[in-house]
Amino acid sequence: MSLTSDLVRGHTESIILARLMGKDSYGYEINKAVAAKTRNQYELKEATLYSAFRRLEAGGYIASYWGDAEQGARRRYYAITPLGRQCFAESLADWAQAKALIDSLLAQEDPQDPHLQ
Amino acid sequence: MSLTSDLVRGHTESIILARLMGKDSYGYEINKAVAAKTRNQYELKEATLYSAFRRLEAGGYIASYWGDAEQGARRRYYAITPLGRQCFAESLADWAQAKALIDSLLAQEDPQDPHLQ
DNA sequence: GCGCGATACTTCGTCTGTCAAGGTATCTCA
DNA sequence: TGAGATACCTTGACAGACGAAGTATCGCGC
Repeated sequence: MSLTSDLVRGHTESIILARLMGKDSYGYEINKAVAAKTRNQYELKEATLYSAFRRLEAGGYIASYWGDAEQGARRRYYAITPLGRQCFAESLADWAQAKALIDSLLAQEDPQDPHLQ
Repeated sequence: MSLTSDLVRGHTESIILARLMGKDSYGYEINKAVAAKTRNQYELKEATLYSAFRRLEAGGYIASYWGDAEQGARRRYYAITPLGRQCFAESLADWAQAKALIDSLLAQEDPQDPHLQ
């Protein structure tokens, strides 16, 4: 919806891992949760979501299993692995660092002495 | 150098515009300024920089002219245009929004009532 | 009983930004 | 003479995002 898609690029995997920290979930639900959490300011596109799932599973960060839905559309649930939890923690740290970097790079303070040390 | 490159992806143009808000500059200088400002935690790659310049100029956000260096390597200076200033202002707003979105999406607060309003 | 919308997953092909690698040219200093 | 800094540019490949299209089931209204 918003123009923000470009800026959220690269965070897809972390966002998914964040959703899986609390409980196992599945694509459609994560998709809706993200939209709801951002009040429809942002939404994952399906193709983006599912390709991220594939990457995360290939890397051992999440594991999948079919829900036992004998009625309704079948759901593929994902669970975060210990490796995934570790990766998520690192992602949070990376994000904090990136945030600070970008903030400082977008600041247009005067060119004089930045007197950093 | 750092792992942050993925996360800064998409901000290249804004970073360049920020550098040009204060004064005209040229590729090599912007590159060094970015590295210095982040204490070498992040640096623009040359190819990335110059392709961003091309895009920004094509879009009318910056204008270029050759420095009058009769000695030394010639420099192509870039100046931000009014359109570029406007675009930069919007970028700052977008970044603030994206930052808030990502922060909220990476938070793994309990699933109960988010009691947003 | 039929169509429609919601749920739910998947694949294909394209686009865009990044970047490794390589190239050109000038100046300074040893 | 040549190494290193300054300064710019191009090519080709890659990875992530995503539009579009397809499959399948369920519940509801008519």
